[in-house]
Amino acid sequence: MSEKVRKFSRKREAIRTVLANTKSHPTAEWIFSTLKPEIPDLSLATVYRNLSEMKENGEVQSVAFWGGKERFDGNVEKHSHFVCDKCGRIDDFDFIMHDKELDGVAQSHFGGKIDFHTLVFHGTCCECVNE
Amino acid sequence: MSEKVRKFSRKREAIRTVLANTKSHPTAEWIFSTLKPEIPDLSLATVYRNLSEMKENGEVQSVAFWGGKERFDGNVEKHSHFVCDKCGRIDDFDFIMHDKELDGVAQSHFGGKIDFHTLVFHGTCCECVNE
DNA sequence: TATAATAATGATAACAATTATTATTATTGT
DNA sequence: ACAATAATAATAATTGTTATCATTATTATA
Repeated sequence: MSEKVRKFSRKREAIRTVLANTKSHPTAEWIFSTLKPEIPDLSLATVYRNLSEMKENGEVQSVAFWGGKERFDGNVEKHSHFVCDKCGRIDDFDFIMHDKELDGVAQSHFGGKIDFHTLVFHGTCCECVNE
Repeated sequence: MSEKVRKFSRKREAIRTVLANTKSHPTAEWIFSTLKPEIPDLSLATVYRNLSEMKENGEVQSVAFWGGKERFDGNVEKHSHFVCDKCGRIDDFDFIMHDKELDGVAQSHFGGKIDFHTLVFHGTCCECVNE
């Protein structure tokens, strides 16, 4: 299997530029509508396609998103989680920590109001690691 | 407008029971297929409907999920974020913190392998707070 | 216990975000 | 210029979720 050789594309460059010039953590749709006036023949699919390639390449990351499915928890206490990126399982991850403190610390650095936080560790679970 | 009076429902109870007896942070679909053999006339819509009510009631929470749209970041460095739950904006949130340490601490409590974490604060941003 | 008010439901249509398909166009090495 | 193939537009398909609506179940009260 030969490596896929990457070719230049003006549209990919434009997407890169938008990402480099915004701090708004945009959606694919937002990037699309930002570029559309300037590049009228741009397709939304191109934006999605490029973003997902760029993510694989490590040029882009996405913010606390791991695949669009909502996962529920009968335990209403705020607590941290661990996601196994191999098998997809999600476990509670409650080694005792500054979990309560954290919001206080954050609040002291911030003009708005902090309500809570989510903390999710990613990696390989015990079972997947032995394989 | 009078308060909506909640009535008993066997199916809602069943969903509660499943949630109480699992630590797997299930999806709506998983809850549905778990209950389906036992309650053959259960509908997937009922599961979704009840879960979202229970979430409003604070009986259930969902794990690090805030609405299904992927948000991209051209900055590939791992860093924390703040989400305004009023206006939806997402900002970087990088007051200096044990961000690097954190994975190390987590690793020391864990048999698997920690790769990284996501830390997302929720609340009301400066602008929305003044209204 | 019958009844009336209305909450809960199943089935399914609608929807929104994303991914796959395919014929065409653009880039690049020769 | 040409051949190989990467990138694309347009759009169909897929997936997860929510809305609709006619029917059924629960509950308060007569």
